[in-house]
Amino acid sequence: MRWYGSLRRAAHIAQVRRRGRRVSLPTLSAYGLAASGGASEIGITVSKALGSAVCRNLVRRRIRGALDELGPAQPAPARLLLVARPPAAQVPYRQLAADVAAAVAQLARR
RNA sequence: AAAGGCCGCCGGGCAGUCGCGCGUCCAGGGGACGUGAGGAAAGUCCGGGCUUCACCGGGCAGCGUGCAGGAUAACGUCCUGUCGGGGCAACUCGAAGGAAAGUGCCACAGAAACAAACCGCCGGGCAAAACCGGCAAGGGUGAAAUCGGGAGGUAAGAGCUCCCGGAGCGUCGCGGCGACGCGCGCUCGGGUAAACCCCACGCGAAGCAAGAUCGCUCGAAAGGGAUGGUUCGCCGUCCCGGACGGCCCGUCCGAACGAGCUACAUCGCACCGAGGCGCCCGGUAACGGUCGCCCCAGAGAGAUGGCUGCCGCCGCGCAAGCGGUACAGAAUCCGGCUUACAGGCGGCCUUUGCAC
RNA sequence: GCGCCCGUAGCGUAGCUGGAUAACGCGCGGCCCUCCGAAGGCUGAGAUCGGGGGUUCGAAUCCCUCCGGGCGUA
Repeated sequence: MRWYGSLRRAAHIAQVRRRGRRVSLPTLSAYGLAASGGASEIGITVSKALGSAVCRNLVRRRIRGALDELGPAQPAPARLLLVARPPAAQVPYRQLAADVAAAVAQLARR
């Protein structure tokens, strides 16, 4: 079982993007907002600027894989939005995973 | 053996670890089992299934197709042929109906671009010319100049005649279902229809965000005019109005629903189909048929995966090793077309060389 | 999904319908003018007409097919 759910509602995404704290790294931007309770919800955005559908799928799955590696030992539940930036398509997996971990950690520190 | 042609197929494998969607079963926050991208899922260039609207029929417009026969649910697709181009050949390519129905256009050059004669040639005239008549062989222009080459013929010439070749036409003959081929006869009349057009054939429109179901809200509930008859109940004719989602004719109607929300709901939609695989039969083939087996992705913005190791394949290198492993990601479903694609496999055929 | 549009000098456009000169403005280079610059005048360069194939004597234009970009709609 994953430690997070999927951030689906357009209204929630807009709220996180507008009011959430923001962290910028070379391969991705991240927005975070504390949630009242329950499990965390995370959304991943990969725009057309990253490349073809195959390429975008790979980036999205790698980000999800990196999140799985973080494990369930996460602090308070939150709503996160991870937006991949163009360099994410060129970089090896280890570097992308490091950025994902850093982004989540910085948002959690608050 | 080399070079080439055609057809079909694959397009990574194994293990570890962390995970996901759907289905079934067990089952109190989980677990077990099964299953889970492509040959192009792509581009959206065509054709259908399905759905709603229209539907009683005809015509026009519009769009598309364009050798013949066949295959198919259908097609602009496929197969087999015909004709024409390419190749020594296997084979391959072709929007391949009509220009003696009509209209338009053919720049510049050139006398002339479809109706004719500039330089010429010949005859008359004549000292020579002007001029009159005949001719279209030669020159020149051009992308293209009245079928090409040769001979006869003639004042000079001309399909005027003959031979070879080419093209078109025919109530013609033979072969073929047919396109067409061979023969005979006649004619020889520029090009362009991916210019308008003519001919033949096909097409109702929109699309799964189609549409259907449950619940709720709102709106509208239908006739009007003229005229004739009347037993004052009403009936007939004409006009206005409405429907026939391009227009017209013709037809029908004057009564019943229409719009929106819920809505990221449920169904459509994901087990049953123009379904897949295999054997056999018919057919040159596309394809069709009998029988057997199989059930085979699917949604709340979206699962089918991430990482590591080993192996395989390719390139570089003596080696250790290093680098690479294509094109590309389902969204209503099928049949095609087109485009992209590292590398590899199988079968048949052609030409040339060598050996026997 | 459906229905459309555009691609021409560095930039913005015309020419396309109906075939034969690729034109205009801004910008750029040089010269003149000025003490210098702006403005102005003269002059010059700069184009695979998005790529490929076809029709035609001839294609930016017509046809087919790819590529890139944009718009509308529910």
